[in-house]
Amino acid sequence: MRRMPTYLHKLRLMKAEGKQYASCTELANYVRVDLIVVRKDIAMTGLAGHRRYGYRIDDLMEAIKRFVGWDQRLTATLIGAGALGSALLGYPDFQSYNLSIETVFDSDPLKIGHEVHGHEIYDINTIRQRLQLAPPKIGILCVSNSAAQQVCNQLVALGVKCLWNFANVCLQVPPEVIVQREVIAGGYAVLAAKIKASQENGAIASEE
Amino acid sequence: MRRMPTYLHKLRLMKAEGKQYASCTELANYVRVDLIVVRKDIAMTGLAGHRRYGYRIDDLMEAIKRFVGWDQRLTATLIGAGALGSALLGYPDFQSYNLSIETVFDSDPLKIGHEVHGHEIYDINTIRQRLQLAPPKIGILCVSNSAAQQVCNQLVALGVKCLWNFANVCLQVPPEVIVQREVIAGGYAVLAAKIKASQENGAIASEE
DNA sequence: TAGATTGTTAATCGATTAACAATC
DNA sequence: TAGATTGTTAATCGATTAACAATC
Repeated sequence: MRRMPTYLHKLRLMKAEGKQYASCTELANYVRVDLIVVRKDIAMTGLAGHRRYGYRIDDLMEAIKRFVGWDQRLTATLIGAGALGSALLGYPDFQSYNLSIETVFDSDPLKIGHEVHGHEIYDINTIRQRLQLAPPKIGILCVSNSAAQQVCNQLVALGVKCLWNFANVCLQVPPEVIVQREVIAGGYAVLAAKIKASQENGAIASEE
Repeated sequence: MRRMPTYLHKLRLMKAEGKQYASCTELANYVRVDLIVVRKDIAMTGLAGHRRYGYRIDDLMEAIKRFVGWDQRLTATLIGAGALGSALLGYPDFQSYNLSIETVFDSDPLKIGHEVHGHEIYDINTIRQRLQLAPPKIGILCVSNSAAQQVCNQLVALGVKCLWNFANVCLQVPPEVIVQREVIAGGYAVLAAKIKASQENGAIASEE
């Protein structure tokens, strides 16, 4: 599942080069993964390819988007316009993933009223008034660890059912709420473990 | 592996509360994962617990750090002091993970010479001169997609053998170089797929 | 003894890998 | 025909889950 966006990314590059067809081999070489993995991943989307030519790039992009759930538009609010929040607001690909960040909130008076990447930053205290009539599908939390649970509670009270949490805490939520937690340190743990393994085994093939 | 940092995080919280022992049950409740998963994960570290009391928090933290490879200090240089790079520089936990970001480079004249979270930003053109005698273990790439491969080549030429790549490209590197790629969109793909699945299951449930 | 906990072994499941068939 | 590619089936492996034993 986590490989899908990378295929999509490569397919966009290939399309920009004017290509019409993509083969598993090309994708595999780029992603640095075994040929067979790509074939299996594509098979999961249910798309049929053309032997000898590969897959039509447009069809494959559509199929991947459908499989991942990016064919439906999702609305979001982003809480916390610090460095990480700003980085997300500047991320150019969300649009093509059909994610629309419609509002941005922060508690810092120095930030409120200013714009970041075209998004005006609202006062967190106005969140209820602004969102209660039409709560967004997703809440993106880029706040401090200490504020995360409280902000989470506010969002859940407003009817937000999906959270994308970048704070380093495990949010306690009702069972029907979906939480996707991003752990920066998780990637570093994987890297450190790879380094340790390579020291012990000498050179080994890189693995996830 | 990716769960380990979260356990560590909870253990730190518990230690701050003055506790000495932690049980799998407590960790499982916090991480929202099955009891048995935690037990297996801890078993991987090789630490023996105390029946009825659980694990000594200090011992468990040590064991996890050793298992993940965070018992050895790793040096790093960070390239690209944009929003994402700044967010990483402000991340307070790297110190406790034994990751030491020693230098920061950027190409933007407006940033060079300034400080971010106590790190002076150097001109990317001086990287060779500054790092060639003692290259860091890890290069952290927070640059644009278009610059990533070129910066990567520079780092590899300097002898950097491990890369933590936040740019949305697959770096082409010699086989002995370890790359850990972070894909922001990957987390969003997982979230979107969860949402899609819940809608389908919800529809099935409501038909009954 | 009862209860809470870790420890261990076996079963299950899903993802990965391998081998080969089909086809343009 | 030869070669490149997708498609399919089986084997393998590792992670997860389940069940129960041991022990304080």
